[in-house]
Amino acid sequence: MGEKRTPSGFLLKQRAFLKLYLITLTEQERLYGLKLLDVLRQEFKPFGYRPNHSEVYKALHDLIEDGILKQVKQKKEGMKYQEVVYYRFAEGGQEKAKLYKRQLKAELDRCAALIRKAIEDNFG
Amino acid sequence: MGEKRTPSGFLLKQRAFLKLYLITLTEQERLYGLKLLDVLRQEFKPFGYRPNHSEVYKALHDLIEDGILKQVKQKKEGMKYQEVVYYRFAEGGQEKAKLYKRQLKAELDRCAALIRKAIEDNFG
DNA sequence: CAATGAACATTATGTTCATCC
DNA sequence: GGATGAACATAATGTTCATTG
Repeated sequence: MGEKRTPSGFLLKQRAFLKLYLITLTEQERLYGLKLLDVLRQEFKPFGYRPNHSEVYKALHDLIEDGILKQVKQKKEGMKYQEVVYYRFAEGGQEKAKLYKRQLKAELDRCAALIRKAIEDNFG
Repeated sequence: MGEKRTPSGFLLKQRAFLKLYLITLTEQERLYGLKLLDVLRQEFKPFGYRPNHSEVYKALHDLIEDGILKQVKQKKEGMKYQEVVYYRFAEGGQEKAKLYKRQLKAELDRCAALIRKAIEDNFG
């Protein structure tokens, strides 16, 4: 009967990666779930990475639980009836977002270094 | 009732990463499981990555199934009775290893680019 | 049918147990 | 106790289904 698991500290998880992007996108434009998915897929297409809709929704829900984002249900542009869920920063969310991004920056740097090392060690 | 899963193409998996290192280490020195684990932990310690013994064994077993490595059971240096499992290339394994490494090189480059992009997009 | 979300399924990986010198 | 491996358990994430407008 297992207890909590301690991560081995390999590369960062997809969820965290998406949360980072979703914060940054929220700083920039007002978008809703599936649109965010579209944008991300476009961005990552040249890199062979195609996130799925569930991961994006879970990342968004995570950010809400973290107190970083909040939902704003609104009629879709132009549409009369289609209501979609936009996101903006929660009260105090900006600060928490800044903190999260700082952590992720360190994490990305770490991963970059690990990968660089692997390239050197195995192909240098 | 789920079918096969298609990977989203995010970062490379720990297993593949370890297999790459185990091939390279096999090219260099003759080591057995737990020693390989030691070496890897030492290497990655500064990067906050600490693989566990099961992952290393599974990676080695994978490489055997791939026809890349084979086991050589031998008495441990100096020890009279302690028998350990060393690894060397299987027949034709060198070629397959070369192929695998080529794939992993591409994969590592892709991951490096993805991470670099994330740093630019979110902190640039 | 687009959008959201939950339920469900599987894979990746971490932890514990068994066995053998 | 070191070494190997399998069994077991959980976490991460992909796929399908339900609901709503």
